[in-house]
Amino acid sequence: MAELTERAQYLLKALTERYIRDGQPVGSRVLARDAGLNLSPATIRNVIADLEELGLVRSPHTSAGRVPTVSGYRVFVDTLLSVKPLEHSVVDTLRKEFEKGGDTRELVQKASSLLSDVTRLAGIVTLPRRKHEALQRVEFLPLSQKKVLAVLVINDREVRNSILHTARAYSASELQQFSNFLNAQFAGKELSDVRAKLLSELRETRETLDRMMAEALDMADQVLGTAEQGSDYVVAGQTNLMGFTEFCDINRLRQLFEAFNEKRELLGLLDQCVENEGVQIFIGDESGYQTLDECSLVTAPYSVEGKVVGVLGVIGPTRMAYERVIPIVDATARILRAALNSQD
Amino acid sequence: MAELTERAQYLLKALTERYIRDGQPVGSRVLARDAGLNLSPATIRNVIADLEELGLVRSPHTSAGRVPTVSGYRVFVDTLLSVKPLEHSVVDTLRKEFEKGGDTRELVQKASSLLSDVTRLAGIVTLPRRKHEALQRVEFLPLSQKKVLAVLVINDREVRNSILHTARAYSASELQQFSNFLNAQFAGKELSDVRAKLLSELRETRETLDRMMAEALDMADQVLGTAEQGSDYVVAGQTNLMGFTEFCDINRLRQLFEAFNEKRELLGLLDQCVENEGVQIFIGDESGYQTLDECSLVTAPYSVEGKVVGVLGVIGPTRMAYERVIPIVDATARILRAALNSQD
DNA sequence: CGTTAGCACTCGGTTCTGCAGAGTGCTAAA
DNA sequence: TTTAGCACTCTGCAGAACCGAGTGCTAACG
Repeated sequence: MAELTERAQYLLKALTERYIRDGQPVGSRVLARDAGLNLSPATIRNVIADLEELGLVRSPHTSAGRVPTVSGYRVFVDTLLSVKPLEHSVVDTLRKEFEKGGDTRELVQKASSLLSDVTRLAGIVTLPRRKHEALQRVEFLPLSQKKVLAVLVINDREVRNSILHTARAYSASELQQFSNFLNAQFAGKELSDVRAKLLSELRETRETLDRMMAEALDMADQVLGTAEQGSDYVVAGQTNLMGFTEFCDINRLRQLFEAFNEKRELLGLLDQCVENEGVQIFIGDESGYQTLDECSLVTAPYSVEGKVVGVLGVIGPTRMAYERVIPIVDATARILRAALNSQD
Repeated sequence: MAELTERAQYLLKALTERYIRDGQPVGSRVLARDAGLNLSPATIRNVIADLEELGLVRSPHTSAGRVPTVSGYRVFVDTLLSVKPLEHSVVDTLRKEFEKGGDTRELVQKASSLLSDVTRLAGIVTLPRRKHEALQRVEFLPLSQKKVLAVLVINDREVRNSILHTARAYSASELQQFSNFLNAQFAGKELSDVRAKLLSELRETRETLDRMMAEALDMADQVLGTAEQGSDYVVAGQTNLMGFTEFCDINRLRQLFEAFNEKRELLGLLDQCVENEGVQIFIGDESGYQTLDECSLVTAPYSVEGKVVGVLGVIGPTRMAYERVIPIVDATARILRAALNSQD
């Protein structure tokens, strides 16, 4: 691949930019006029023929212009792209929106819809998920007869609550004792460790017949059962995709939308991006998923307390304005990180 | 309208059913064969001409069959429809799903996706909202430096929590005192009343310079600010709508999907259904909203503790199998109500 | 040797035509 | 009141003709 002449590179770039701009196959004549090289269409044709041989462009049918292939886009993105600096106005809009604050879920939702608004594509943001979840404390509150509200505080900032249906009614002071006992035992420990320890304690305690402790442990076990949360993401602006001619086939569009709902496939893909730092791009079938055939995915991971906890990005047609989308995704990741970290 | 002959009614019914079945304009010949009346196509044409004069059917173009108009559907639904009894298997599926339980939001989500799965249309369910929200209790837990977790229990079953950023750090026992104080004052009162009372107390207390009480009230005020929740709904199975030929125009489809996201319009419409008890149907432009032009909406309210708190329903093309959808919506409303009420 | 002009060729898209099929409205007869 | 018959209208499809855009190749040019 490296043996592309400078001229060939330049023309590939011009062709791709042109195609991204107006979605029509690009012919030698427009390219001759457009590119500013003082060359005749015939000369251009020769160069383009080389590019075609290398598999970087192809023509949709015998006598149409050329269109970049996936490898063509790859080369374009990796070596030819001149990333646009972000307009200040955009950064400001993003910042301002995030300054209003909100809880984690709200922030993620906001990030997603901002991404989609600014890029006019579909935004996607995974909920933050940490490998290490330290239980900070548990609290039980009586709700009504045989119903107890359990509140779990995790990692200082996350709160999960669940309602337990108990075998008998408990008084407020009983529940207070439970909380105290459990907090003394488990506060600060890893959630997964807590679970394991719980089981062994439970067995042991049952033997000593300390009914109250056993009940407390039982309750804690129930809570943890509901607290383990799977990974998930938030999509916004799906409808933006409906404007693109490449999705005029309603069935393809339907498949795509169903993939958004399914979540499994996309989660797998997004998980791959956690590893990598910085903006990462999947073009067309590079993702390996049939459904994303004509799509590209531009992602960036975001972190809390120095550790990557999630990924955000944008999904659109392969023919998207990468030089604009890339810095936006990058900036949003940074701003979301800032917003999540300043939640103290 | 009432002066429709029995024959005319019968033919309108047959025509509508046929059209619902296969989406093609229905001609006099098929109708003659299909309806089982021993009449020639010519006779049928005469009757159909009357129906057209009354505005109950129309032909999309000069020499096509006929299609029901909105008024035609109305008459069909109101007076001609023979509602299918629900298959037991469907009811069982619904019941089983709901038996697994979950919190309010999960149940609503489940109802929505069940509706869409069973009807193969889009399901929509509003989150329950009560006019009267009684504060059962407040609890404050220290989270970290200057961060306090507030937990509000409302109406025995609903829990909302929010994180407060405070001016100084509070100890657990201080917060406990706050809770006790506030619970003693306000438990069992209406949320809106609490807010009003809070303000007057705040003023009064500042005068007596009881700093602690003032701080407690201040905190409560912050919590209530975030606790008022607007009405909202959950949609599922939007992609089901993409199969229908009436939505082949991608722009119309887009408008529809955007209306789902906007929420404002649809909420207005759904609110109207709260008043009415039992299944209610909006056909085509009866809703008054341009976006729902080719759509019908079948809804039923659901209640908790004897009071209507939300609406659920199904959105699809006007050409939907009403006789199947209506009992499904009805049953789902009953089952959701049962599930929500048994949450004790 | 790189570049260019010229030319034949290919293919998609549009427009026009003709034709078959479906359905109607009207009239006159049973 | 019902029916048969007939002329008429409109859609959808297939085929033909045509235009325009673009290519590949070859031969000439500097």
